[in-house]
Amino acid sequence: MTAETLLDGSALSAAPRLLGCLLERDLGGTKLIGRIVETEAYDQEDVASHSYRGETERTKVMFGPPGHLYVYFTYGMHYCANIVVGPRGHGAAVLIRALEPLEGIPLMQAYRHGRSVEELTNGPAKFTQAFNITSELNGHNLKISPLTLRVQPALPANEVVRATRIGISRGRELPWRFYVRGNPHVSVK
DNA sequence: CGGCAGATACGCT
DNA sequence: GCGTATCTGCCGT
Repeated sequence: MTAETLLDGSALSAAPRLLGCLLERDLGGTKLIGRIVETEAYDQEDVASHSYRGETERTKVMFGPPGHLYVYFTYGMHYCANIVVGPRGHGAAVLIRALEPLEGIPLMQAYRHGRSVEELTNGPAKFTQAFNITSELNGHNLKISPLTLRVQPALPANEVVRATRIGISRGRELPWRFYVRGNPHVSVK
């Protein structure tokens, strides 16, 4: 499946499909690679989504073309990264909640103040810290350096767990979180 | 390991 | 003002 086919669809269809795909970060000669193991879908028609109340200065990237990165700052200190999906004008994205580190682990540990491999990328703000992703990359096109998405074959259905989303108040009953069964880098099992 | 408080800036009401 | 798509350290079991 091409990235276009995957990202042109809804957040709910793209979120499980992004499991197993690779994120590659280029940092001055060093390459970081992680495998996506946990995602959440956010749609314009969803009270938990930043796009629910329409397009604003903060959320405009969500309403832009698919395949770009939506980065937001929260709790006064954390960045979270999403992959924008769906057509222009529709505010939808998939939150990347956790990765499995594959390459460049020493540099990830440097950005994460020496934490263990298990604690490097098992959370949305942990992964952005390990990959040095900040608001500078808000709106970035994921087809190009320094951050690219590499689509991989879909995982077998029995490896994908569907669950409720984390950290929200409204909309928490919707099972719009997906993660890789048994993977140690998932934030909440 | 589970629960809880604190950190700390910003968008939105 | 208030709540936040979170993380960490510290406490007790």
